[in-house]
Parts: sequence; C-alpha cells; structure tokens
Amino acid sequence: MAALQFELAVESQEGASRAGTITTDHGVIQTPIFMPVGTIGTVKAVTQQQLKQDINAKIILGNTYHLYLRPGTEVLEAAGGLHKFMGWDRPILTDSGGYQVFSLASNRKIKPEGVVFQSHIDGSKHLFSPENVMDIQRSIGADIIMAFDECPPIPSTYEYVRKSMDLTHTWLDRCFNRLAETPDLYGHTQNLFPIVQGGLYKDLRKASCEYIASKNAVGNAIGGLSVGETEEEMYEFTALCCENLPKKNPRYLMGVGTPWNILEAIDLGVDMFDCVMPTRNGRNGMVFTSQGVINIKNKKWYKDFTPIDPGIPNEMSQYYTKGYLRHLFAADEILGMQLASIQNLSFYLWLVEQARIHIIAGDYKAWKTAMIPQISKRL
RNA sequence: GAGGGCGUAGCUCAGUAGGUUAGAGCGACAGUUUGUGGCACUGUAGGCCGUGGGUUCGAGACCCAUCGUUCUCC
Repeated sequence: MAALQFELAVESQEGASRAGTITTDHGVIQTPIFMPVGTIGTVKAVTQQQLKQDINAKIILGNTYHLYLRPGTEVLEAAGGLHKFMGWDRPILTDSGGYQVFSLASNRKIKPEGVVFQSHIDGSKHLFSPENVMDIQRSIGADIIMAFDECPPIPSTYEYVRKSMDLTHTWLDRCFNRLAETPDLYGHTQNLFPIVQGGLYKDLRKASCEYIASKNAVGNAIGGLSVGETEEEMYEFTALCCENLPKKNPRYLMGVGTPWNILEAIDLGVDMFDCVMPTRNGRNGMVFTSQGVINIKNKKWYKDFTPIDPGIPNEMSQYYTKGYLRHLFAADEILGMQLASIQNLSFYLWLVEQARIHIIAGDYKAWKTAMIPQISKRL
C-alpha cells in the first residue's frame, strides 16, 4: 500500500486558497475538508451510516489519549484496528493525545522522555512518550497520525513557549524514528503529520514552520491556536504558518473552528480542519445553518414549522422542523442531540464542498465575503 | 357534625426563640462552548408569605375570624 498523496487541482489567483485531492489507502478526500471529531471511536450521537449517507463525511478523527484509556490497545489490536472495531472503512486521523495530556489529565509532569500524567477516569498513572504514542497509534491504525507535541496555553511567556517548542521538535524526531522502526499492523500505510507550535510569537512560529518543513512530511499541521487568542490573532498566525509551510503538502489547522473561521482560514491556505464545535455545541442546542446560527432552545422557535435548514441538500434538514427540534431540546430528548449533530456536521461538510466549488470556479473571495455575514448571523 | 394538619415563586418545599432588602431545588427565559470527561456551565426574571382584623417599636412566624385543602373519628 502507498503513502498519502496530495495533488493540487487548483490554486487561487486572488488569495492563498486551493483545491486538492488527498489519496490514502482508505480512500480519496477532496480538499478543503472538515473532519468530524470522533474522539473515542464514535462521532457522538451519530452513527457511521449517518456519517456516510446524511453527512457525507470523508474522514473522521479519533483520539489517542481517549482510545488508549478506553478500550485500550489490546482490544483495538484484537479487533484488527479502529476501522474494523467501529465499522468505518473511510480514512481516519488520530490526534496524538498531546492536547489531552495538557488540557485534561491531572498531575502531569513534563520530562524530556515524555509526560507522566494521571487518567481522568480512574486516576491511574501513565507515561506518554513520542515512542509509545507512535506505538499506540500503530495499534489504532489511523491513516493519518499526529506527532506527540506540547500545546502551551495562551498566554504563555516567550521563554516557556520557546522551550516547549524545542521539546516538541525533539519529540518530532523521535516520532519519525519510532515510526520508521515499527511496521504497520493492518496492511495500510500510516502517515505522520508534524505539528507547528510557537504560540503567539512570530519568530518562534516561523522557526517552528521551518523546522517542520525540513522534515518533508506528507502533510503538516498548525497547532497551538484556537486556545484563547482573538480571531484576528488566529488569522494572523495561520497566515504566517501557511506562508512558511510547503505548498505541495496539505495543511491542517487543528481545532478550528466556527464556519466563518474555516472560510477565512481556507483563504489563507488551509486544507484540513477539525473541531468539536458542530457536535458539542449541537448537543447543547446551538444549530449552525446556511441561514445563520440558531439557539434552538429559545422560545421564538416553538411554533416555527419551517425546515431546520432549507439551504443545504441534506434530507434530514428538510424533513424535520425547527419547532420540532426545539421541542426535543425542551423535553431533553436524545433525538434532539442527534438531529442537531447531523445538521451541524452536514452544514460544515456542505460549506467546505461549496468552498471547493468556488475555488475551482475562481470566485472564492467574493463568495466568502458574501457568505460570512449570512452564516454568522444570529437568528 | 367533631377534632387535627397544611396554605410562602409556575411546581415541590426551607424559613432557626418575632428583628435589615423572604431562600433553595426544579421549571421558565437568556447567554457561553474552537486538536470533546455526551445530556454541561453561567446568568436573569418571578412572591400584597390564602384573606381580613388584632398584639408588638417590629409579624411569613403569635392571637382571633374567615376561605381553601387534607387527614382522623362519629
């Protein structure tokens, strides 16, 4: 089987946006793309069938930290990897768990060899190192796997971010080495993406991009953003990273974001996105539509019998009404969370597909400029 | 008919020996959520304390009457 390939179909003449095709052993992904987050072997509240048929998801995420704790690598290996375990035959990307170790686990201790932390589930102690995180990701078997990094909070001091970035770079070399000396377990190629860090310091960001670029990976990720900075800062540093990362490889902006964040970042040259927002916020009643943002719990929707989103082709968004969805949330019914998640993911996937169409058509900037006020409007 | 209990926020109830602006939970209304600990978090509104008298400097608390409700007995 073959390593990931990226083919650039169209590069915009008016900005940095581009349309491409990623080929993996589990299928083809047209970019720009949004990847639904399925942390622990499930995109919460959504079935794999719905992901394919209703949402049109081409690739989903898993998380090394969560899958390592539950169900554990023994079960995953016995099942033949995550694809078989969860019944998903399209591409999967796993985050390394670096972010969770820093955001979730307690009593973590960062050492050169790795991070000692306590499980958020039972308090048990574990060590994550670049080596065993690669081993765990071998057991999971995702098509794209992420380097083990440290994601420092914003704000952090220059000195802290510089040291953290150096550690992330050292760890990256160890990730590549470990991957080179271990075989894939399930017969398909796993592709390692390094992650740019450097916080909100331009010289560090640039240095990190140059270091990452020198590794010649098949794809590169921008980390350490969407962790508390302003939107302007996020765009500024995304632009800086895109300018300093190779054109010929896909660029993945981790953890971003709102629909309008994604349209702006595409214009800056980003190809891949993931975010918990459509699912987590959906479960809490925030509904993203092609007409604007809805808080479906609000009283104003209780007799609104228009479709959830008349503007996207997803059948479920036409079949169910806003008034019904509000009722489901008011009654705390499980179907409410399911429908909101499906609507939000369908909308996100529809949005990036439209973005691709307009990049190819050559009018992306005009389309984006008209689209952002519409989709960010509070209804 | 006789005796007892209970009437405080939309609902279920707290309100300590009578002492500033009467509280909680749920519900309602609204806001937050960016490489996910699923049903979370934050805030706001809402009370002539059943009604009418009385005692007192001061009553949601005490007294009388009355209305409603509920239980027991005949």
